[in-house]
Amino acid sequence: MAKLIAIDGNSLMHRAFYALPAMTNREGTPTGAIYGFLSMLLKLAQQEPEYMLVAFDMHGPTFRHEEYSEYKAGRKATPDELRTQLSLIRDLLPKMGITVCQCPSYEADDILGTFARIANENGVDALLVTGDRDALQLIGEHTHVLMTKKGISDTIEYDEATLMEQYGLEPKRMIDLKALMGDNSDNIPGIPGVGEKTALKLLAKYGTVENTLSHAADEKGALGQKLVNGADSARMSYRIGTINTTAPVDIALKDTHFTKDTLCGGIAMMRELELRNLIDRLPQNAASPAKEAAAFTAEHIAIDNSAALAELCAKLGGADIAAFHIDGVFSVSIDGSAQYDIMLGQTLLDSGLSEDEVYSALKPILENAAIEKAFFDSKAMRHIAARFGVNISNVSFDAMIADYLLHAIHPAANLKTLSAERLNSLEVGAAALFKLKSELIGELEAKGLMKLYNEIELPLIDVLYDMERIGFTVDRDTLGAMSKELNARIASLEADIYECAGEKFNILSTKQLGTILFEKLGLPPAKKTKTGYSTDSEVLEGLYDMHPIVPMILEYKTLTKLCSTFIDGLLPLIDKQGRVHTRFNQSVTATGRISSTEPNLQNIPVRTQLGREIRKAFVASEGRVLVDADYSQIELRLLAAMSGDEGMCRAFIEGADIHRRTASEVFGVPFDEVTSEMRSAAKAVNFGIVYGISDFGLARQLGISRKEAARYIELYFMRYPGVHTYLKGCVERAKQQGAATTLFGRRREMPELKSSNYNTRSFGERVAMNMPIQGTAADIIKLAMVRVHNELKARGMKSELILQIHDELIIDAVQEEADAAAEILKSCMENVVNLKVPLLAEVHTGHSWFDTK
DNA sequence: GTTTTCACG
DNA sequence: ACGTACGTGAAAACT
Repeated sequence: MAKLIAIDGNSLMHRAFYALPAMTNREGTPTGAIYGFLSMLLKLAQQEPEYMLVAFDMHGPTFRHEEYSEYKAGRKATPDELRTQLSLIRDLLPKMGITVCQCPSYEADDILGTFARIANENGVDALLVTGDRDALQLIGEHTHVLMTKKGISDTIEYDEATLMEQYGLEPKRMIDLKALMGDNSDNIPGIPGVGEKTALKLLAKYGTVENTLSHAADEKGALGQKLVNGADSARMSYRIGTINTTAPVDIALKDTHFTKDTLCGGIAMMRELELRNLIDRLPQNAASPAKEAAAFTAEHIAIDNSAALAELCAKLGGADIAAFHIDGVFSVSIDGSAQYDIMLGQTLLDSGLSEDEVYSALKPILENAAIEKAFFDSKAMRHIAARFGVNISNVSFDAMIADYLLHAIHPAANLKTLSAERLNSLEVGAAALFKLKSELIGELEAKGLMKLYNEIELPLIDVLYDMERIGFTVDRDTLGAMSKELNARIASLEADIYECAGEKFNILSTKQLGTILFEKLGLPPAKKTKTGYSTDSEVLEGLYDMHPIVPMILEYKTLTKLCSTFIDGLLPLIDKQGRVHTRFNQSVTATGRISSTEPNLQNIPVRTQLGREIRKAFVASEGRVLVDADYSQIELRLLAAMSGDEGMCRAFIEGADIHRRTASEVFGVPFDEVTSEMRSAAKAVNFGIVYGISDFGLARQLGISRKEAARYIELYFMRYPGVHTYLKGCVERAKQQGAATTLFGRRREMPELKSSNYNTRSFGERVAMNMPIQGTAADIIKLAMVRVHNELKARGMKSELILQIHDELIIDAVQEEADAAAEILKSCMENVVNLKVPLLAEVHTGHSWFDTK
């Protein structure tokens, strides 16, 4: 039997709004309720109903009966954040092919009731989804109600039997129940003094409200009197509690026809709302052929025997370009219209093929440098192919990277998302990739990003792939010895802390630690988080001398962090050859930097003596030496060069200590009379400038008043007027272009700048100042990496680049090549670009990473 | 799954 | 009056 799912939009949006934490996109548009509502809707869509409908109340006076508007007035006003989302969801649903129904002067549950009736009359089952118990009166043989219990995901489906079980009543009698007991939230009076228990008892005895009222005289004492006095109120409550099933809806059942294929029509708007998680969850049914709403579908050809595989390889051999993708199936395309699908897993084995055979057959194609290849995340694909002895060459297109350059603030996580967004298609596979190529390249060209793409990002993939494959040698014994030492100290600290506190507790629990420090020991709480007391190191530093427990806690936190993250976290990631293979992510940061995961090798301790010890475990491989080069103050040099500020450029050209120089300028003292306090304050200002300065942030950093901080900034801008002009220009240009850009043209879209929210907008302004600098530094070191990699290869050297830490590169160098490697690093890094100020790279060599400082 | 904290540039 | 420094990832606690 066909099925209609009818959703009470208002009720579910309300539920979602209050159940979920406040969410917004970058522009500050609230999205939490939309997210919750759509999660629920997508779950319902999995039932694949033939019909679906979302009903909304309408603005303005609404009445079910004449008394209605009266009680309606008693309801709380809808918050603005919810009102905004209600209007957005009403726009979004039709785009997804879901019918929205509103009916002047009728409530959403009247529409539900009306459609349930219409559906049943046409031999269609109805499932009504709501959080409003009123709807239970609509239950029938072919009408069920899915009620949200707590939040929105926790639901219970009611039919006649479950209702009888829970209330002992037939559906229609739910109206009687409400008429007797009333409903506070709806302002329905019922009979004053009669609650749920009494009401159920009366209905069990008399069946209906009317019959109860006519037997009022039979009820002794207070209850009988209440029934007499409340009779009118009960009759009115009955009328307004009755859902109208004959609302004058102007939509026919067939208009609510539902298919999963049209859901992707809402993707553009979902992307704007930054509901990427939901886009990923849209159902895909690649198996179903024609989809009207989909702009693009591929012809799927199954490759399920070795003859077909051989035939495919023959076709590929003559191609100029081919696209490949793995997502459950291994798909191949050479023209974007036909897609060859090789099922993986058991299906492949059932067809008498194996993965080994597939890769062996494709090896001559994948390794053929004359054939261009297209992928989504080619680096991951190269690792997979490598397991089968295949070394993929000539990757000419990577959709993930292309999309990242176009949308660094929310890059697509997978091909499915990208395909949905770009092609309005649910196709996932190599054919979509083919289509995406022309789309994305076209946009890269239009935005002037081709040079960045071709000369930096694409070649960098190969460099990163090699770095990941090679890995960094980590000495287990060094880590093991440290772990033993640290754990002994941790145990001793732990005992002392418990004794000092007079009880055992979890020191790492912010909540428990807060209770001990600020309640039991009576120390003054310096700041709080949204859930309670803050106990971060900044707070603890402030309490350092106030109680002997505080220094111990600080040390305990430091040591446990070191152990859990950098020793225990690292050990299991060391492979049989004694190496760790980090993954460099080339498409996560909004500024253009790369990031490192599993393990993150970009945050190995260095700032403290103890932490730095960890670096003794990071060593050169057998017979080699580490060559480490880092840019000296690259971001400040870029600030000088890009702003063209004369004073600052001169400082760098003369090779002066820039922080001391700044201190001298800002504090108005001779260069030689700058104290260390003045220098470090100036250093903080310099950093602040790069971050997009604010007096508040600087004041916090330096522990001075906001007024003083503002004065420093003012003086700074007076001494470096070019910097001031430049930073203002950055914000100006970003506002005008809707994006911040680097020297190499990398863009970061900046919707924040249009926000009406002051905080969001201010954040955007700081980002507009920071991104061009941080991003240009990222562009520069990426280009340097490509040059270093090429130079090592060109010279036939065995030494290999193994790590990048934003402004630092490390080569695992063969002993005899160490000097050459150092020279290559220095010259490549320093000569990437020609700027108004020189770039300086400092090179150090050593057996361990610890030794290269 | 989110929050807090802390490691890095 | 507002209320924060820019960019990341991992672990542990909490819900």
